[in-house]
Amino acid sequence: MFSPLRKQRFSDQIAELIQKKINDDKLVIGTGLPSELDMAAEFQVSRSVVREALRILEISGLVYIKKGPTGGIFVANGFHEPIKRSLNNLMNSGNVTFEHLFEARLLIEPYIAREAAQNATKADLKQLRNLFEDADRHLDDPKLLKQSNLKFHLLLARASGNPVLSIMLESVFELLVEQTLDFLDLTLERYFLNIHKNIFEVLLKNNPAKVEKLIREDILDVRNRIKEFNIVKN
Amino acid sequence: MFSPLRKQRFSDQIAELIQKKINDDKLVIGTGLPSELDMAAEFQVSRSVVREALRILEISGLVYIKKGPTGGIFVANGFHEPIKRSLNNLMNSGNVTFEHLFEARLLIEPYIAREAAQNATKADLKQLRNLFEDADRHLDDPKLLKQSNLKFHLLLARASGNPVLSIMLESVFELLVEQTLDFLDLTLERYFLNIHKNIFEVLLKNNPAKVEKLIREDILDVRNRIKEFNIVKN
DNA sequence: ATCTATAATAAGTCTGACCTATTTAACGAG
DNA sequence: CTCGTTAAATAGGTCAGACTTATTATAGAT
Repeated sequence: MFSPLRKQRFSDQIAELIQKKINDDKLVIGTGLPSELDMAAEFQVSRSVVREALRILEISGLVYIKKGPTGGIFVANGFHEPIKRSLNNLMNSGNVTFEHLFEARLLIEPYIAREAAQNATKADLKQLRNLFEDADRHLDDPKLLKQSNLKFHLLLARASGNPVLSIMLESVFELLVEQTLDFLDLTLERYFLNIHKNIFEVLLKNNPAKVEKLIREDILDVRNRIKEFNIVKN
Repeated sequence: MFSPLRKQRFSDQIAELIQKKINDDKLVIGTGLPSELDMAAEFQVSRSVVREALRILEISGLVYIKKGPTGGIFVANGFHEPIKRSLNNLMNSGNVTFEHLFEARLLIEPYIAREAAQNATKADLKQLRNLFEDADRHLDDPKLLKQSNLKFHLLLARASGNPVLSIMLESVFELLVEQTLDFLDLTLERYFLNIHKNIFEVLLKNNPAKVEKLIREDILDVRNRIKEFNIVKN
């Protein structure tokens, strides 16, 4: 019920201050922040404190760090990285299986696809169209096709209009991809591309229910293939 | 497609090593790890490097730190904390609203409740029973009743058998609670307690579909009350 | 004009000192 | 003998300053 209220370290407080600065000033991704030394001077703390704060912000996906001149601390937007890492930790600790991830995907993605079919903005549609045009230009490159097939799912998620569900799906999805051995098959990727194109057509025809159904079938299809070929890592 | 492959800091590597140690040795929560100084000596790096690694592990919910003698570094299990924090960051950055969180909850929790009705183990049922017995002993304490009403949802989630969905729901749920002003009303909490008891009865009668329906109604009920009284923070 | 040292920058690491919170144990008062 | 006070010990928290390393820009050489 009550919050912890323990005396915080300087590093925690400074991480919070930097984060607040990013939020309040609505700093855009890539914006440079003062260097470690400057921050230490501004906050009147030692450099080590600032560095510990930066480790916190970095692992939270809020900043990224570059060395050298033109280097420094920059605003990032890795909001979904911590979620992925946390799920990954759960897998490593043996509490989560492949099936758990697929079950989550099967719950969230069809719903999200339906929402996308209803809420997609012109910009979302354009991104999807560009994706397919790009893919058509590389029909012989299994790697690029695979990349585009993966991206289709992410773009669809973002088109849903709910960043919470979109981020959760992204985390689960990327983890599933990482946990699957990276095998390439041109025929297979073309097959998926066509399925995705078809889903896109149905989406354009304002048929959310059918989009939901098709996405569910697509996911089940992938799951069965993975099971069949046993291409799960470990 | 390809992973970053950049040369990692010592702190990153050491955070990974400690994490691997925790996983491989299946260290139980609360297990003590060597002190900062000992780790620095073992890894043959400076204390600052170890400390930065600890900030990473701490914010990831994998360890917690205590000062003084009997203090030190201990294994934690805050797998869902980073998710909550990440969603919280998204809210602070203005990209996520209260409605987004409720939408996620409305998608996940009814499904999870249905699964719980099908998969709950004896231990799960016992915990729920204990919860209600506890609540019955404090029917005049709105605070304790509220606490127990919140816990009901978390126990149900854990009974579903899918830690991925359970953790996601926990994060969303706790964030919703934190974002709602903490107002107490004895009559209201008793009302919810009875609803939860009823859901539990239906669950015991092996009626997953009805459990799903009742939970959905419960969530919608809460959402309407919150909207009505406008008790969202800010 | 292109390639190659070189200097400059900012993060990464190290050392050793000191500060502070917390717990245990010793001690003295009642 | 018990209780509360105090002191020592422990382990994390903070600091200052020096040095290392990766990266980029620039000046100089071919």
